[in-house]
Amino acid sequence: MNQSIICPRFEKAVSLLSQRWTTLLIYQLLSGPQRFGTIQSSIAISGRVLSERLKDLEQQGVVKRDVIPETPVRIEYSLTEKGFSLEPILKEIENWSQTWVKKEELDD
Amino acid sequence: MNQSIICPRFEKAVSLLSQRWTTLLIYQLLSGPQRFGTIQSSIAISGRVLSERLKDLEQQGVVKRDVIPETPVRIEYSLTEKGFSLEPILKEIENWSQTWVKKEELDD
DNA sequence: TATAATAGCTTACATAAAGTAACTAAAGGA
DNA sequence: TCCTTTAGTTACTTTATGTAAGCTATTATA
Repeated sequence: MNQSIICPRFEKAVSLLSQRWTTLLIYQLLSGPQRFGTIQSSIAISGRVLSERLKDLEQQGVVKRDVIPETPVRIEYSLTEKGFSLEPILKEIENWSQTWVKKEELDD
Repeated sequence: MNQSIICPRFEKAVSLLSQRWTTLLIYQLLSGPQRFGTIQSSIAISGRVLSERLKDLEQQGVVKRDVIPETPVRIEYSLTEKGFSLEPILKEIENWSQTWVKKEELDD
């Protein structure tokens, strides 16, 4: 059978971006550092999964976690260079959506 | 709380692309029309989900299903114009992966 | 004619991922 | 001391996906 092997780097990138919420989460952080609660209220993700994703993305070097010793303590999540470098992909998706997603499909 | 509403078209596009297997499936079809079995053996998707995805993508106008009355009958899946228009997004992902995905992360 | 083979699914059941809601820990303030 | 807020975590439920067997149609083979 036609076993044209798919590039493993590409596959890895796809598996990153096709985890539920990951793309929206990164999109959200493109507008600047944000706290756990802010992210949670801007996309419909549950706390359980947000916490999981942030840890995961931190480990992959896409997101950075900063503890700011204010009072009360503040935790800020932001994109690393690797994280910001995803912007062109998101822009392409945005672009595509403007042309191809019709009003009628927006009832989810 | 910071409720900067995310564009619904963008959200829709993201939800399409972050369904498991969808991006790889489209990538695979970029190289031309293919049969059920061929797709199944080129990506690691199960028959159950492949069938589900194809129906879904067909309904969203991304994929076209053609019955070719040969002997035995042959069923070919291909991208529509809407499907092909996703190519720039996939190219960006491919690009990104070449720069940012390191050898060490490839052990999945 | 009966049996088998192949493609393209579908079905029933098992496992993994995500959602929900209640709870905890730490720190400050009333 | 008790209450509030933020940033989670935990236990449990629901949904998505994987696995493997089965089904239907068509042609090939014995």
